[in-house]
Amino acid sequence: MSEVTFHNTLTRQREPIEPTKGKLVGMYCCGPTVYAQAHIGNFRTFLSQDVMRRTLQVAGYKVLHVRNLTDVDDKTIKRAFEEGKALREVTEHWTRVFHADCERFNMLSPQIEPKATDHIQEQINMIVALLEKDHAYATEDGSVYFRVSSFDGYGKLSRLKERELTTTAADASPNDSDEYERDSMADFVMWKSRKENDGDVFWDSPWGEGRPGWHLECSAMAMKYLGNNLDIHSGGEDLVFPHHENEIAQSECSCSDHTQFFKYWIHCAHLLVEGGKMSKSLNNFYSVDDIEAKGFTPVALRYALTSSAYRQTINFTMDSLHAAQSALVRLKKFSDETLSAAGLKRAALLKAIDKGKHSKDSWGPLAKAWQTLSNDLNIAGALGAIFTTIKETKTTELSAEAAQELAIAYHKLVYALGYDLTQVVIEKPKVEAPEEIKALAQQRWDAKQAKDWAKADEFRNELTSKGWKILDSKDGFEIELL
RNA sequence: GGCGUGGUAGCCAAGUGGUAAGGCCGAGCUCUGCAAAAGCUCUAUCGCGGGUUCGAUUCCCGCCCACGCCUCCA
Repeated sequence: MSEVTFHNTLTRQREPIEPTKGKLVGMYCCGPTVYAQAHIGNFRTFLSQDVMRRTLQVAGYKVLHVRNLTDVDDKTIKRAFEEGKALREVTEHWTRVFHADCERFNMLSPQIEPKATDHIQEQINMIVALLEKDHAYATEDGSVYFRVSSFDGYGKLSRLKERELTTTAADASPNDSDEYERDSMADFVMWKSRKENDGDVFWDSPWGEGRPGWHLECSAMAMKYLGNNLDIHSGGEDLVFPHHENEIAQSECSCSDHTQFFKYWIHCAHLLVEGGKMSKSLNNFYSVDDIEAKGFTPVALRYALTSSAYRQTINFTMDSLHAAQSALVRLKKFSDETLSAAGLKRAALLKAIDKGKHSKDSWGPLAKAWQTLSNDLNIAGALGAIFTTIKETKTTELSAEAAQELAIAYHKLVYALGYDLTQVVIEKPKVEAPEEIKALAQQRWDAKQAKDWAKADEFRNELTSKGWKILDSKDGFEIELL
């Protein structure tokens, strides 16, 4: 098993991953809120987590991946109300869309994908435990808050002591009933009492009807499914505070022994679009569909979203998609070359890698690429090393043994990076040319055979002006759309 | 105000105390009658000013610039 390191937000250091138990890594990712199609910014994070998981697998670990679905919150309720539909109907629709998008991106599915609404009882149980230990208090309207001052560790992730309250308190709206009953502005809500605009979205609880607060679901579900494997917890950088800070507070206080709630906290930076923040008003709020409509494949988008450091803000541009597309063609070609030199089939090889069959095989000339990738997921560096190897390797001159080693090592990297190379089109799709064009092309060919270059060029120009191009080969020609 | 990140070639982007990977684009060459494809080659002294050092883009200090979080947000 080779070493994999990640930057841990908790310690601000790059650390080798050492699972709590054996070689099973528990990995919890904060998933989507299913009220609309996820945008490319969401996917930048989910894709980074996918590469994280794949890299761990290639390194020889087993990964138990849990990613929740937030299917009750202000936004989902609002959406359901606007559409006059049941909450569940809305969230189930967007969940299906999310899954379809994930598949297009060639993302591995989490083994467990729990929904907030399926774990109301677990969340209530946590609140009960926290109330008993005086880490929480109920207010008169039937809401329950976490008492931040009761937890010394509060702020250890985000490095904020208690929140800077002087400014925020002044800004806080006194009319917001969620706010004014709190003992301290720093306290956060775990149970929200039922409000008028919640419609029929509420559950019974010891404090009356209401619904869980946002931070609680992740705590409850992570503890339920990964209680013994609290290794990696990951999400977007915006979640460091307050979401993850609050998760830690609730979770650690709810355990009798204050068990550490996850060892490794990994956060992905956001992305900019064409230099600016993504926003609906700027019309740069893209989904996978939008990018595909512009003629790019999901794998090109995947490449563009993951080819630089995950902890670094990236600027997503159409240029980066073009670059991705070209780079992928080279990766695909080399994949084809190594496979044919080794006499292996891509699908079968990737499947074997997925099952961990080649985890001990040697990296050969790609050792540097792997070492770079497994060092805090330096994808850009790994790609650099891969392209260098591609440039330096003549697959036709390899021995059968070396070809096999190379093909396996190369595809382990392809697997870790998660590129679905079958989506990469090397040859333009053939389009049947109309008779008129075919005739012109034939005339050009005849002129060429007669070595009447001037005439041949005339025909070529005419074809070009009509939007077609001719590709000559030794003993024939092909017609393609320009 | 508090916490944090970054400034490397036309664009994107790794990395290192000893004069800088890679990708895209562009240019040139080879090959083709031409073209396409392919292959080869070429393009930076690392924001600015100091300091430490035999030597810094890489360490330290100051400055400038850009950006993020502190409120729902991947």
